Parts: sequence; C-alpha cells; structure tokens
Amino acid sequence: MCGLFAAYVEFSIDDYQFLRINPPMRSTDLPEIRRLPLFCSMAAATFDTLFTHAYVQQFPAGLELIRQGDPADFLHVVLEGSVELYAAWSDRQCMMGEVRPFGAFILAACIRDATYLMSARTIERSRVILVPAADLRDAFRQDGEFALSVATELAGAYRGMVRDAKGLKLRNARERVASYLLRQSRLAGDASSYLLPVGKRLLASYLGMTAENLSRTLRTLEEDGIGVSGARVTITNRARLIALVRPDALMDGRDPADIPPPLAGAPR
Amino acid sequence: MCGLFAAYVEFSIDDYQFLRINPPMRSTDLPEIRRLPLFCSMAAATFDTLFTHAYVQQFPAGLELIRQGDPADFLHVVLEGSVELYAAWSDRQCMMGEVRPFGAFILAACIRDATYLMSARTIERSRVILVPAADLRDAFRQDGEFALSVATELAGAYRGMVRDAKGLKLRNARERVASYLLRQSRLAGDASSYLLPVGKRLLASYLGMTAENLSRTLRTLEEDGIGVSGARVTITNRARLIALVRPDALMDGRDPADIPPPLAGAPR
DNA sequence: CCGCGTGATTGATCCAAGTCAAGCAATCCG
DNA sequence: CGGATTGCTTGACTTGGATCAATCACGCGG
Repeated sequence: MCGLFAAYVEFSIDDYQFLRINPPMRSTDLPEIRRLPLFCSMAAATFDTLFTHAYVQQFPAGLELIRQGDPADFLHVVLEGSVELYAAWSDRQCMMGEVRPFGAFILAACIRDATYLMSARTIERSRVILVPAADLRDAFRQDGEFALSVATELAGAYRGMVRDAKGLKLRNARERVASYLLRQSRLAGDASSYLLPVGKRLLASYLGMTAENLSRTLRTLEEDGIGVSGARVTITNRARLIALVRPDALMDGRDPADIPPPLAGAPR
Repeated sequence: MCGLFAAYVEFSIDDYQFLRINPPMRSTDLPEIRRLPLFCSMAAATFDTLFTHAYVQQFPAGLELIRQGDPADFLHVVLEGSVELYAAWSDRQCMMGEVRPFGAFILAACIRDATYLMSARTIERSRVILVPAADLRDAFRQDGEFALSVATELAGAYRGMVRDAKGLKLRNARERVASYLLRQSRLAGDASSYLLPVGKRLLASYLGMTAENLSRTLRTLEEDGIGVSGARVTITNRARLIALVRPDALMDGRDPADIPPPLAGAPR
C-alpha cells in the first residue's frame, strides 16, 4: 500500500498538438462505435449529432490523457490498447482501474459536469474516441434510449468500484492476488495458462500492495495451485486455488448483461 | 482490516410482516419526497404513477433491510434515521457506507435489474420509502428529467465510492481517521466540537481498521490537534490537524450541486 | 557485443496494525 | 439495588506487509 511509482514518460504539448491535428479516424470507426453498448440503442439522428464534434485519436504508451482535478471536457472510449486510471495524493499514487476496448471512462464526471477524481494514462499505444461532454449531456436529454444506456453504464461502473472496494476491505493481500489470477483465468475462458495483461509493478499497485510483496506472494502461491514465471500464469491445481480464493459472485463475478443493457438482441 | 463484527439483532419475519401491513405513510410525506433531488425535476404525472405502489416504512434499529446477493426489488430512500451499507464475505464483514436523509441506496442494482452487492441494515430507528424497481425503470424510460436525476445520482454514488477507495489505498489508518474527523467537522459547519454520528466499532469498520486500533489511534491524535472523549470530538488545533490530514478536494470534498443537478435554482 | 535502463526478484529488517485477553464504564432491567 | 449486557479502552504479543538495499534478467540502441 502507499507504494510509489516510477515516473512515467511525459510527452510534450507539441506531441499532443501533433496528434490532435491528425485525427486517425478511420472509415470503419463510426460503424464500429455505433455497435458499442453505450451507443447502440440511441436514435440514428442523436448518434450523428453526437459524433459531429467527436474524434478518434491515437496515443503513444505512457501518455497522461487526463489529470485528476481538471474539469471534465471529453468522454473517452477506448477502441484499442489499454488505459490506466490512477489516483495521486501527497507524493503517493496507485492504480485504481484499467480500461480496455470498448470501455468508457470518466463518464460520471462528464454527466455531473464536475472535475475528474482520477487521472488516466495509456498503458500501451491506444486509440481513443473523444466526445465533448456538453454534446454528451445534450444527447442524454434528447434521447431516452441513450439516457438508459448511460445510466446502465454508470451503474455498472459504480458496481465495479464497489467490488474493488469490497476486495480491498475484506481480503488480505494474498487473497487479492489469488482472486485476481483466478478471475483473469476466467476472462481468458477458464484457460489454465495465460499472460498477465499488465506489468507486475502496476498490478501490485492495483491490488493495493508493493511490487516486492507481490513478487513474494506469487512465490508462495505455488503451493496453492498457481505458478507464475514472467508474465505467464499457469494454474496447476484449480481446485486448490478455488478453495483458497473462495470466489464470490458479488466480488469476482461480472454483472450479467454487461454488453447490451435493455435489449438482449441488439440492433446489429 | 478484516475485522469481525458483533452479531446484530435479527428480527423475525413476523416483525417484518407486521411493519408491512401498517405502512406509516404520513400526509406530509409525499410533498416532502417530491422535493428530493431525485424526484424534484420529474413530471407530476410520472411522480404520481411512480408512487402509487410505493410506501413508507418505519424500521427498528439493527434490522437487516437488504441482504447482498438478493435480486433488487425496491429502491430505498432514507427519510429519517440512518442506514448502514455493509459487505460480508467468508465470515468477515465491513461497513461500506452510511445513508442518511435524504439519500437513496441500491439505485444501481435497481437500474441494472441485478442483485445487491451490499447488505443494508438500520443503524437506528429509521423511516424509509420503498419504490418498486420495475416502476422505477418505467418512470426512467418515460420521463427524461427523471432519467437525468437518476444518472446524476448514480454518478454521484460512483464518485463517492471512488473517493472512499482512494482514501483506502492512498492513506494509512491514522490519516483516514484524522481526515474523517476533519470532514465530519466540516459537515457540522466547521464546528470545533461535535458528536460522532456512529459508534466507534462501526466507524472502525468503515475506516478499514479494528476497533482496538481506532481507539489507540484516537489517543495518539491528541498530539495532533484533536481530542475525543466518548462520542464527543473536539478540535483543539485545527491548523495542526489540517497539516496532518492534507485535505484534498478530490477525496475529502463533496461534489458541488449535490442537491439539484441541472437547474441550480430548484423549485424550492 | 556491450552498456544501459527498466522491471522483477530476493533478502534483511522494521513497523503498523491485527489478535488475544482483560479491564472498565455506561446502560438496561428485573 | 445488583447483575448482565454492550461498547470502549488498554496492554502484551504476533504478524502481514512495507521499506531499504542489492542483485538479477531482459530488451534495446549504439
């Protein structure tokens, strides 16, 4: 807990401007965006209006997209790559979450027209859609279906944060590590071997412990059915691991209907 | 962390049925509810429909209103008293939050039509409105203003949980206690003396520490400008306390416009 | 191929916070 | 009034996890 980070590479304003001037919006982007849970239910007209001022951007790894405390100006949706949400206070910082395609972030700040509570930076090279917050609020007012999607997304984000907070308070570090590894296995289709999606330093920060302690914990977990070498995780004894983790749908599960909120079929 | 609770008083099904049969809805209740941030912006017709099947109930202290894992059936809004949200897992439990008038809880589960992630029980004798979740979703679809209020409320709940999680990860136990005490002082109008709103056992659980450790920490905080005897908190040196806490608007502050979301004036 | 930087590991040590076990104070109630 | 219950405090002790300090392994550019 309270571990410090290595300083990330900072890019200059010029790099940023350069990216802004060359929006890598592709012809295939809009139809793809249209299928996302957040946007698939809204009326065509609202969608078109919403995206007149939106644009897609490509960012290099390690770029700070959002700084906590700044006013919310754009809703961000990750198309490719991955983005880390992190919080900082008084020379400490920690990872609060990770966003991968096709998740949105800082929706809550945009809806409330408030300042960001967390910062965000790219973990790897990423493509992100930026939608002006004011347009978002307009679309919300005009389109009931979109409003429902937004509320569903917000509720999902809230519930995700509750799950995380429960994990922090109810489990110790070892249990958090084990449950994380088991959950990742599930995400990979109950694979018995998979690669860690983030570096160990970051993972430790996310799990609320130091990198050193994570390293040691991983060693001791070999006795409980899971081995890690490099980024490769191998489950050697799933039953034993499950007995240790005592998985709970309310902490480790995902919400059902995480994809299309009200209509199960989706428009295609 | 991971501290156990004393077992709470459990009430029988019969008590619960008794309360249901005698809904203590008062003539002054509906107009009052109408003024709440969540309901003040909606159309009169939607409001009336929404509350045809809603009812107000009085509960004794220590009654479990909601059990985690159950499907969401009613939105709850606290009118009087206070309610504890708590989470349990594998013989451990901890307080996750407190709801006082006129806060809503489990809105997210209702919107997603999902199961509760947290349990809830009354801390003291409390009056609560219960609104059927299905009606809530209907009203959401029919009334854009209400949808906006719901989204704002959800966004606020999310942000509150983010603040809590940040506090857990970035601050140690002593800092959490100190910041909590300072925050409560602010809530009491920057009073230099006030009463703790919850018992110390519960407070410790909320702050992610044991009751014993809270007790010790409070004693050591006397050197840093704050004294506690019984439930009475007295700030003896605010400057020193602030220096210790290093308050941060992104963790300790409240969202602006927590009351009426879009329209600042409000209907009064 | 080497030198470097970054990230991961390991070991030694320390400290914050949990645990266990009594004591104490206030409240409730027969 | 006295006993029981409940909640808070205190002390002695243990321990999980942080910190500090090297070392190691890898990927990369020169």
